[in-house]
Formats: sequence, structure tokens, C-alpha cells
Amino acid sequence: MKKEAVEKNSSTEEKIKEAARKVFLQKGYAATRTRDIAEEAGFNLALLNYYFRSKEKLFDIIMLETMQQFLHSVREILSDEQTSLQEKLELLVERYIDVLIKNPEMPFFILNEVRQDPKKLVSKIGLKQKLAETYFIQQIREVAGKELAMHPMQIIMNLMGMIVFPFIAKPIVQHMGNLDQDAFNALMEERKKLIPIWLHGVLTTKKTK
Amino acid sequence: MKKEAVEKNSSTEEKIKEAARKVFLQKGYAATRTRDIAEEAGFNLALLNYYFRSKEKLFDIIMLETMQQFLHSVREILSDEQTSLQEKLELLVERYIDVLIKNPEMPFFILNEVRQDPKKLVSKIGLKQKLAETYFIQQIREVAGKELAMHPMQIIMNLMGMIVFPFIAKPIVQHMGNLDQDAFNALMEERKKLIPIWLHGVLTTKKTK
DNA sequence: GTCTATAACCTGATAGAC
DNA sequence: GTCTATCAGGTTATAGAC
Repeated sequence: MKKEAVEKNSSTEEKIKEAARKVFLQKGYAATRTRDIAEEAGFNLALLNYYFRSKEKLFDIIMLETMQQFLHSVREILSDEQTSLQEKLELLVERYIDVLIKNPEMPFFILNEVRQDPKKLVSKIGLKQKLAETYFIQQIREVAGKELAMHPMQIIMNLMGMIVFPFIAKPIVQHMGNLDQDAFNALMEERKKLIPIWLHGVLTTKKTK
Repeated sequence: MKKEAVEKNSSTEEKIKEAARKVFLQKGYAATRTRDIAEEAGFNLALLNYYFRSKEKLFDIIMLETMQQFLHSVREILSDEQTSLQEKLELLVERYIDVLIKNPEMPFFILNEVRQDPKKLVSKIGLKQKLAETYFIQQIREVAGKELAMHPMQIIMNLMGMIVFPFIAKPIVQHMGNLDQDAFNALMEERKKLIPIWLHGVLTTKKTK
């Protein structure tokens, strides 16, 4: 019960966490062996259990931090009640793509783990509440429901899909287009400008049928 | 070397394959245990090795069949030189969404396994060649390159993202929107009409910046 | 062809020396 | 705190009876 120094950068503890993040994000929970993490960190396997009691505990930490990192990076934008929807889209797309260029495996990682255990993570983090109440979602609901007569989720799915899908399908995209790392990133940069324009189209297209 | 009856529906062999397809698609290679497959098929574990030498061999078969099933379902549409691009899009979206409503885990499964081993599967199946030469891709290149002055891959990514992303993010989408199975499928049906309209917008949007 | 039993291996976790 | 050695449990694969 003594008050330990639970500060950050215990050096080795932090190194193991970084290694864990890298491997977990790359391969997912099931395909990751604790030995991979230890090796990546440059330490012995036993250290992993010394600092974090188990593979699962370590994973939970990584997952939580990753989700929070992402949510934090977009929350202010989503909640701002001053900016118009179109402005918000531009900001959001830019911020989001920046994060993903630095962490390309993030979306797949999250989707992969949420899929295995639909409620555990979502409920633990309360993603729904945190997002559903943002001013942004209200604005979407307004436009989609009243003006466009379609389900607001249609808009959200397009927004997310346009931003996230290229990163999820990155290996295929790179292969099909003969794109190296830089070329891929250049395409993503180009999308920062394009997606808001396309979405503007989506938001002004009546469902004429 | 005797010529065996390698026909279909060896009954048990086929049952094991069906069970394997179900479990592999649901959980991915790493998270699947051969016991799960055997149990799902209603047979003993040893049978799996009797018919298919190993877990990996069985998996390869499932993967190959799944990819081929998908490619086959859209190839005629993509190759038809008579239909316009817009017509092709309408047909493609409808066909594709139909396949996915029946096999919602398919895209995630494929992306997940391609990610683990970028070249093995892609090269084995020759996805690139099979798609790159279709008339459809030519048409896209035409419009994107000449009229829109953007990378053709931008169009492909939007098309694929709009169709596929909702299925990849299905658990999240259902949770965020409080959607049961039927409600989700209804949204996907709605998208059959919406996506071609949105894409028409994409294909007529100059990169004004 | 199908099953039971077991081998061979792998992985997460711990005990104990340093 | 860090390492070596090892255990305990689970998983794939095979041998052999039926």
C-alpha cells in the first residue's frame, strides 16, 4: 500500500509499452506473442509480466490509450458550436488524416478488436455517448434528417469511409497502384482537400431516386 | 496417382470446409482453433487433418475460394465494354452490396489476412492483373486523369470505401445507431441507390481547390 | 472414414538466482 | 530490476484401434 512512483517514463516500462503498441497495432491481439513484444523492446519476456501482470492487461492499456488518443485529437473540433458544418468537416478531415498518416494501422486495429468483443470495449470507453452528444452529430442530424430525408448514419459512414478506408486497405491500395510510402501519403494529402468537396456534394444531394 | 473422385460434396469434406469458412471468416486465422472448426462441422478434430493436411492448408483453400467467389461476382460487370461508366457503377454497387449482405464478414476477413502477409495472397491470386485490365478501370482512368486531374485511385478508394466500409465497421455502426440486423440491412439497401448518385457527384467535381 | 489417445509443439506465466 | 530455467495449459498434428 505504499505510495509508489507511478510516474511516466520508467524507461523500461515505457519501452515495453511502446513495443507492445507497435506489435499489437501491427498484428492484433490474437496474432501477437508476448515474446514478440519482449524482443521488440529489447528485454526479456519475464519483464513484461513483472511490469504488467499479463498479456491481456497490457493489451487493455494499449487499447485504452489508443482510443483516447484518437478521441482527444478530434473532440474539440466536434464540440465547437461556433463553426459551421462545412468548416468542421474541413478541420476534421485534415486533423484525422494527419493522425492516420502517423498511425496508419490504428483504424484497422480498433475495428479488429471491437469486432471480436463488440460490447466490452465500446461500453468500457463509452464511445457512443462521447460522440453522440457532440454538436457535430447534431448538425449532421439536422441536415440529413430534415433536408435530405435520409438516415444520418449514411453521412457518417461516408465521412468515415472516405477518411479511414484507404488506410484500412492500405496494402491493397499500394499494391494496385504501385505506390511506395511517399506516394501513398501524397494521395492522402490530396484527399484532405478533396473529401470536404465531395462531402459537400453528398450534403446537397437530395434523394431523388 | 490413381485418379480419385475429386468431385464436390464428399459430404464430410464439404461440411468441414463450410464450417471452416464460417469460423475463419468470423474470427480470422490466428484466433481460430481447429477444434472450433471440427465442432462446428460436427466431426472429430482428426478428420480435419485427414482431409486437409493442416490448418494452414485448409485456410489457404478457404481464402482462395472466397477471393474467387468475390471476383467472379463482379467480373462480368467490370469487363463489359458496352455499358457506360455510370451504368456500370449502378450495377456494380447493387451486385457488390448484395454479396456483402449475404457475407458481411468477407471484406474484413480479406483485408485482415492480406495485411498479415502482403504479397503471399495478392501475388498468389493475381488480383492486380485481373482487375487492372478491366474496361472499368480504363474508364475510371479516362475520367479521373483527363477531366478531373486527380489520381484515379482516388475514385476507386471512394467507390470501395462507400460500399465496403459500413460492413467493415458494422459492429460500431450498429452500436452507434442502435440498429438491429434488419435496420442495418435496410440502410445498405438504401445505399444501393445513394452511392451511384454520390459517385456521380465525385466524377463531376473538378479539383477547384 | 471416423474415432480415441497421445505425441510434439507453442505460448503465457512464474520461481528463483543474480 | 533483469535474467535463466521451467511449469502449466492449450493447440496442432499424428498413430493406431475400430
